[in-house]
Amino acid sequence: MTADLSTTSYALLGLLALDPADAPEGLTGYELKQRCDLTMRYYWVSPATSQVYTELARLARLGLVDTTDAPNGRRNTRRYALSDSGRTALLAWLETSEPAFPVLKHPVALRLMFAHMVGPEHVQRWLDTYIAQLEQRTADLRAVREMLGDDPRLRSPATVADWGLAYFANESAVAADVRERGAADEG
Amino acid sequence: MTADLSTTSYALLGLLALDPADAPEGLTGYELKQRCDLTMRYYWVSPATSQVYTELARLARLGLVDTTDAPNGRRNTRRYALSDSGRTALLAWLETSEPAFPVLKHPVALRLMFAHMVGPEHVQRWLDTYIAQLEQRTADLRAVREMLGDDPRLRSPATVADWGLAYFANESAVAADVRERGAADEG
DNA sequence: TAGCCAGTATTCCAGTTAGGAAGATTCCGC
DNA sequence: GCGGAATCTTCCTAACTGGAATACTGGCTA
Repeated sequence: MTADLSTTSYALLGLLALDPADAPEGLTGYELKQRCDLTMRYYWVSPATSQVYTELARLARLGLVDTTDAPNGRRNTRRYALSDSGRTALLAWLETSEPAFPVLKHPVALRLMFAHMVGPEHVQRWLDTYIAQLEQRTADLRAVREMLGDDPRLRSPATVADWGLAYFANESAVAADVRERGAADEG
Repeated sequence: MTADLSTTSYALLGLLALDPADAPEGLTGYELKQRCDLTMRYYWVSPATSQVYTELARLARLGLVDTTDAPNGRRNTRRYALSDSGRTALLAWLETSEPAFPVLKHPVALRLMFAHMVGPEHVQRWLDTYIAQLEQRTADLRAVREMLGDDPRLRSPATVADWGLAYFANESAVAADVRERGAADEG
């Protein structure tokens, strides 16, 4: 019945499902992109702005989102809200399909494959960069996690945030370990 | 001087750099794709066959790989080997550029965001699926790791494999924990 | 010993995704 | 009422995916 959508499509559908209460008219593509950048980026590629609009147009064409045009001065602002069939499609996806295995693009691990080709100082630099980036991301995600608090209605996103923090912590530990062992080889 | 290449281009260049000894003529696109599927997929998207060939054509055009054509029956088989300027470009990339932060596409975490929309049995199912997939991947990667052994020449790939195993172990632990806490909520 | 199937090797295509640039407009502080 | 930040959308190009199509080799078996 419903055409097969990409996971990113369902992700956007899901984001629209998360706040119907405070936004009855739905969200603009711009706002949706901001939501993606705020939370989704920790466990999914935050789609490019152009892709957000492309997906929304597709979802509207399929009747999975309702659109409302509101004149905004001389210009038109279009809001997208989850439709009934959109909610049905989202639920069907959650209930009947199996999650695929995660895909990782890990530039540090990739470079590490070729570590023997360059001096150890470069490997140390890669790891230092990565560890610093991890600290920044951890701080950002911790802020998100604290925003979510103990509210039982936000338990699902909170669980995901905790998962992300555990992932970052593990990456930090492994990176630090590899760095140390590399340094030890020099001694 | 050298045009900017995608990370995937450098990954292929790196794979070609890994075994020049036993393959002086280089590898075919098909063999390269197999190498990707065997090891690269644990920390990078294994590129589609069509992309492997597209990239190799680009690298050949840029002079970063040398090609050798060998007639194979009525047809031609082309082998690709790292050229001197290819090696230089790879080293320059490793030595002068910083690794970007990893990108993750985690379908389980994505679904978990919407856990409250469906019955807990579905969440259990997602996590069970994921835990089973992790076991399979862990076994596969462990086999790769054992193939690499203690050989000091293979220390770099071995480190990456260990990193992957630590990542899988952490994911398994977190998934099991989330699963248990979800089940506890039912009690 | 012909037939078949698995494996090797490459190309083509249509569609999706990524990333960036460019634009038009509104909002807000000064 | 000016200027810059924020809002909102579109367009373009390149990268990438997945699948199908094509062609040949070699081994097994009936």
